[in-house]
Amino acid sequence: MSIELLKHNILKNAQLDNKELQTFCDAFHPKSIAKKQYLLTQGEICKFEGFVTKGCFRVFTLDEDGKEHVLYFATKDWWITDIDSFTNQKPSFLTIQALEDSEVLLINHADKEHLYEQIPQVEKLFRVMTQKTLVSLQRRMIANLSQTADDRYLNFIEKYPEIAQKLTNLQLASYLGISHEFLSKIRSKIASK
Amino acid sequence: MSIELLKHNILKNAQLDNKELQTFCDAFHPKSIAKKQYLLTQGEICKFEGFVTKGCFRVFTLDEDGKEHVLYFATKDWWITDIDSFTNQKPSFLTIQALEDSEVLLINHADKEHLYEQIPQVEKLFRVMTQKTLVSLQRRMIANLSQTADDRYLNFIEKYPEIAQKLTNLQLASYLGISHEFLSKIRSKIASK
DNA sequence: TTCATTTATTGAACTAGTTCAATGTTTTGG
DNA sequence: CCAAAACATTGAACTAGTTCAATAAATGAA
Repeated sequence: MSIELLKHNILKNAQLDNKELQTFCDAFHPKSIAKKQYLLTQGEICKFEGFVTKGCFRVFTLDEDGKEHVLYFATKDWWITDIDSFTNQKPSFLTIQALEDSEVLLINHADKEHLYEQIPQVEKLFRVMTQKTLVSLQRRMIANLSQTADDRYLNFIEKYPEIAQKLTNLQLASYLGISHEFLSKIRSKIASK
Repeated sequence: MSIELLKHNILKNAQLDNKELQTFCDAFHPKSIAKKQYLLTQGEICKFEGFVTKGCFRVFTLDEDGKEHVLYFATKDWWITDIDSFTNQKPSFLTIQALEDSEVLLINHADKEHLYEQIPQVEKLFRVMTQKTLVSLQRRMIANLSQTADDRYLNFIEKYPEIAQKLTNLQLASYLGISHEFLSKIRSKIASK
């Protein structure tokens, strides 16, 4: 069941006892989002932090030219939010859309603040989670500075094969930072080897 | 004095009372690093988290081709470490070098863990700091996906004018993800307008 | 099942950025 | 203060990636 997935995820990063774990999980509410629907749209204040239990999301932003740039994809067992918008309750920079029929567990701002006070370990939990996210983004940043589009594509499909197969060329290209036509050319070049 | 700078920096992100603030600051030790010297080299286990009180550092990594890629520059009032190496006490991916004669306040791993236990607010402090770092890296990631090198250069010198003037073309180019020759061409193009 | 819409592929012309090499300029250490 | 080294500039030839347009293939709603 989906709460079990959340419990398991939490225990990777902090030690909560059974009672704390229960209190933590009780603060979350399930929500279903149909394919193509939005969980958050740019400019709106982000009212949740979410844990994906089914499906897949893309987290992206629109630039001044109306082009979409994907920050990350989130599938089962990933967290999604616009941290800046959520923690500071200010308009979001990011949009979050379901790529297929999906389910999430959501916590709101007041309840999360309450958890921080109630269970000291929760502070640590989110510190550690945020650190891990930062480390992987640092790695991705450097990969983007140092690698060619071919390499980044190959790394992505190797690292996230199950996500890769859910994505259109357009979506993946906008994560890799290239045009979808060029991604198509990379694919046919690789296929012909 | 440099401890005052640290206190001021901390109070931006958490509420510690005077006694806690003193305990916190007492865990740090000053260190001077001469220009071009290393505070951390790739492969080594990072034994510190540092707060810059004077000078400037570059935090970079070497790729397989021996090319350097700058993750960030840190000047007065910035924090430096390889989080992954420091928190998990494993070999570092990053190298940290002084760009000029510099001074830092350092805390070691055991003392930081001790602070987390002694002062609950410290957990929050580092959670908030890490979140802010993550948000700005997310923005930079998207800027790198969506903007041209000219734009990124102009944004950098606008956002960090005092850092920009300390850097060589090589150093700045490796942060922007372009060759130093191309940066030189961007500069002369802009100057001629 | 069909028609409309979205997505993928491919080629041709283009542009942003690289690489290499030559030359000039600045910085540094002894 | 000088020599050596590091850094910056510029041009020419190149390559990675874009843009536009045409066509094909897949998907979705009625």
